Amino acid sequence: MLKIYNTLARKTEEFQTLEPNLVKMYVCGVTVYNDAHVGHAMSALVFDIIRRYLEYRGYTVKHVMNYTDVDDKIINRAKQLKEDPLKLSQRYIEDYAKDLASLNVLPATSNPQVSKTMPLIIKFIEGLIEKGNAYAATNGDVYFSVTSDADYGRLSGRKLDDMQAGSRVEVEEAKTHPMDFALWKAAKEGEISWDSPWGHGRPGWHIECSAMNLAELGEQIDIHGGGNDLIFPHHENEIAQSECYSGKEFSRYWVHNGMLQLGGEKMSKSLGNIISIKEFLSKREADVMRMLVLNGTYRSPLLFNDDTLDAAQKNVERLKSALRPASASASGLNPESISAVASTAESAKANFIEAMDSDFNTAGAIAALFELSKIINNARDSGANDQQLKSAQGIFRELANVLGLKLEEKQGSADSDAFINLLIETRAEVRKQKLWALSDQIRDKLKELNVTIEDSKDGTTWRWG
RNA sequence: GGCGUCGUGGCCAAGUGGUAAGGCAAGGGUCUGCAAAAUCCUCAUCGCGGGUUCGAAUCUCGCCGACGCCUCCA
Repeated sequence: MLKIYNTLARKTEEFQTLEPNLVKMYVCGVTVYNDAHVGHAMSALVFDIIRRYLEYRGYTVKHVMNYTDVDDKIINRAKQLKEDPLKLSQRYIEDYAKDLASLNVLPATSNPQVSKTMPLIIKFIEGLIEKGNAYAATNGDVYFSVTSDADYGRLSGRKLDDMQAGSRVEVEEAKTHPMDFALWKAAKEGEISWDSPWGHGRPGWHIECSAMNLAELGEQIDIHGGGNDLIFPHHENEIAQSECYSGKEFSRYWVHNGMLQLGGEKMSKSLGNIISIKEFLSKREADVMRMLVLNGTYRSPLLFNDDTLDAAQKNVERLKSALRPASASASGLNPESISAVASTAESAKANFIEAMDSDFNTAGAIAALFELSKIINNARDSGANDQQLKSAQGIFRELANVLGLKLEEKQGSADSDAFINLLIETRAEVRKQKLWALSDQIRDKLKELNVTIEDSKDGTTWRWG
C-alpha cells in the first residue's frame, strides 16, 4: 500500500486515486527567462522519480508540467535583450526541455504554456467574478477576494489576521483587503498584453496554474506538486481559485519537495548562489545529481556541496560495479549458491518496494540496491558466470531504472578503443617480462587520459572514467 | 512577530514504542608484482533537561540551535 505525505493534511496518508489506475499529477514548472539551476533540477528529479514509481506500480500517469512564459521577469529580461518576450521564453522552454532530457527526466505528458491558455484564463476569471470571489478594481486590475473564501489559508496554516500584509510590500490601494491577489494585471505602456473584458493586460501568476490544471486534467486532480517555497502564496491561491470556481476539492494530495541548499542557504536567484544545470553537467554525470537526490528525503533540504557530490559520485560508481560481467575464467557457481542469490535478490526487491511505498523513501530504496549489488558482486567473486548473474542483474537494472539511474559506463569512440586495446596488449607483453616500471607507466598515463585499468588473474580489463 | 520543518557516528542519511538501514571517509584482512575494483571485519545509543511507559531516537513539556515560508522563487 503506497503512502504519501500530504502537505494539506500534514500527515502521511494512503494513496487512493480518483479514477482506478490513473494518476493526474500537476507539477509547477519554471518561469522561463534564464538558465535553469540545480535547484530546479532537484524538483524535476523528485517528481520524475515519483512518476516513475507510480508507473512501476501499475498506474497510468498524466504528468503535467507548465511553463510560465508570461511574467514580469520575462518582460524585463526581454527589454534588456531587446528581444520579443514570447520568443525569449520559447527559447528557454526549449533549453529547459534539453536540460531535463540530459538529466534523464522523462518528458511530461504535456507542457502547457500561459500564452496559449489565455481564453480559458479569462473565462476562469469571469467565472470567479460571477460567483463573487473576485472583483475588477478601478486601476484595471482584477483581484481575488480572500475574504470570500472561508477556507483561505488552510494549506499554509495561516489565518488572514496573522498575515502581516503590507509589512514588506506596499499594499495596493485598489484592493479591498490587503491580502487580495491579482488575477489580471492591467498592461503598462508598451508591454505585451492580451485583450480582456477588463482591458488590455495579462494574467497574474496564480491563475495560470488553476486554468492549466482545468484545461489539462479537469476540475479535480490526484497530486499537485512543486517546491515547498510555493506553498504560500502560490498553492494557497491556486486552491482558492480552483475550489471557488468548481465548488469541488481541487487536489487530493499536495506534495512538496525541499529546497536545495548551497552553503547552508537555499539556492535562489535573489541570493545569487546559482549553479546552472549545464554547469553541473559539464563536471559531473547526470546520475550523480540524481543520486544526490535519492540519498536524501525529497521533503527535506538537500545539501549540495563537494562532499555530498563526491559521495554521490562514489555511490554511482559502486552501483555500476554490479552490472559488470562475470570474469572470463568463471567456473560457475553451485546450485545452492545460485538459489541463495536468487532469494536474496527477491528480498532486496521487496525491501525496495516497501521503502518506496513509504512516501517514496528513496534512501531506503537505494540501500536495497546496495544490498543487491553486494549479492551480485559476491557471486561474481565466487565464480558465477554471466548466465548465473543474469537474473539478479536483471532485477538490479529494473529497480535502478525505476529510480531513473542509467548506470552507463562511459563510451569512447571505436577508434580510440582500438588504440587503447593495442596499448593493453602491449602492456600485457611488458608484464610477462615483469617490466613493472614500464607497465605502471602505461597504466598511469592511461589514467591521466581517463582510462582505468584493472588487472586480475585472468587478464586485464579497462574502462573509461 | 506569525506559520512550518528539522537536530541520529568525521560527513551524507534511513528509521514514529521493543534494545540504531545504507553510503562516503578511516583502520585492518583477502585478492594483486604493485595498484585499482570487488569482498570481509572494525567503527554511534540518536542536541540538552524533565515527563509518560515494563520499555523511547521514536510520545509529551521546556530549553538551545538550524533551515524554509510570510516578497519573486523549484
